[in-house]
Amino acid sequence: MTEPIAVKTRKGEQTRAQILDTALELFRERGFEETTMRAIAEAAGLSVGNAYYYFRAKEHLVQAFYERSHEEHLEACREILESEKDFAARLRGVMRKKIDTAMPYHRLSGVLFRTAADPRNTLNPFSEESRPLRERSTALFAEVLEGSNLKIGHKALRDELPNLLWMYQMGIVLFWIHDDSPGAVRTYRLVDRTVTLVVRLIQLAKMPILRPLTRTVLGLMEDLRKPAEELSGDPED
Amino acid sequence: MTEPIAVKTRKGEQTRAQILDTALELFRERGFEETTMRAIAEAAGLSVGNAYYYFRAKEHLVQAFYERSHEEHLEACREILESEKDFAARLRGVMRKKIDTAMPYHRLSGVLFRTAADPRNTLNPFSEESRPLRERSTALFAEVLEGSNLKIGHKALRDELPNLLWMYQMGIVLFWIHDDSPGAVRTYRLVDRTVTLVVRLIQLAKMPILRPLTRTVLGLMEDLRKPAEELSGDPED
DNA sequence: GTCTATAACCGGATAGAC
DNA sequence: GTCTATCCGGTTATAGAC
Repeated sequence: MTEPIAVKTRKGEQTRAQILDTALELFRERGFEETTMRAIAEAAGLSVGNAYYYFRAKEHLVQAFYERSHEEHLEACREILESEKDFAARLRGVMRKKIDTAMPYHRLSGVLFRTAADPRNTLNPFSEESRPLRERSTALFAEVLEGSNLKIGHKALRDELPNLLWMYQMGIVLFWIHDDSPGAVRTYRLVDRTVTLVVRLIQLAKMPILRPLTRTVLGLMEDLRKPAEELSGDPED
Repeated sequence: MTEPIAVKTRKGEQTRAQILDTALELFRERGFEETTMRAIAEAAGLSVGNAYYYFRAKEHLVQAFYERSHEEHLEACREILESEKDFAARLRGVMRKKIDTAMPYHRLSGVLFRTAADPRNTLNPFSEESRPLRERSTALFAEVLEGSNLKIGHKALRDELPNLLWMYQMGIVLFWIHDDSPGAVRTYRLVDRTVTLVVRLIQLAKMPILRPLTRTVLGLMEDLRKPAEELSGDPED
């Protein structure tokens, strides 16, 4: 937040940040739909056309917020990732921090997920355009794994696990968005319960009875990531 | 389609159907975003204001389509539900029919899911407004179970299973929406693979090692259905 | 070439007359 | 039930300013 990844401090970088700050403030106060681009522009002290020079569309403001939010999450996780070695504790800590940092934007976060299911929306989290952020988010889970005491023999599973954990996080966030309980206690409770389960599932994945399930899940993940053109013909597996 | 559930053939029922038919045709030809309400009204031979008299918003046309689509699905399932007794075969048949009947509306279906994650949108599939349709859809899965040879000792699981299967269907449809493979072969393949898994999972659910998982999943489903006010204080389980 | 502003467009939605 | 006229807000065209 204080230092963007690429510090292109051309003149306009400040203007850009100014617009984003103003927008987020208004979004948080009034909600996304209720905040007009005209209002954002006015509050930021510039014209609508100018706002559109920096953000191609209103929803791109949400995308930018999402990136910033990820940086905040990273920062909040640093301490636990440096000190804690137990996998379950690391995962639990990272997931709780996700909710902690996103909490001020509970309502706004719903907007993000609205686009998640639309395959033709370039802001959907599985799209090419979202790839950079998605990969950075996934890298966080790779770090949760790598710095932990957890050892996984199954190579395919080990490689896929960061992606699976990212999807797990998406599921939790989706639950949280629908969660109206005070302080989101239900979500925190869910995190605690499911982290234990995830750990147990990883350990169970190597058992013979669950091998077909493991195989299918891994194959499914591969399918999801593969562009349509690369569809292999094998109907088995 | 030929006979709606409640045949309120008041004067306007035909107009309503006329609008819906026209809209679906245009949606299929050009897509949802590309079809304007003005175009729908003109093609249906009436005014925009009149169209809004029957459908509160453009998205409600999609909701109406979804209801119709469910009726079609029911109809397509009748035969298999009457003849087949094996649970896996029933489930597989019902799932495949879902894709079969929805296929002409592949692009349009994406719009539906766009609202799925927005808790404040009354069209989201978990909302009160969607309850009637959701319950009818869930009832179909109850029928898949009841008419089958599958016996489940675990009462809580048995009661919850129709809801779980409905969510399973949602997952498959979400996959299908993103599936660009020719003829959606990938989705059909996924259905075949996962139906087997679902059956296996149901059988595994009673095993001691998986009991905590079963409990958590059932608890989660209960939580999801419960309104926020009814949140019980017990942090355990 | 980077930025900013104004005016207009377009389409979803509503008000209110008939 | 149906229409016309209008609103409203996201978005764009375009013309200039630095």
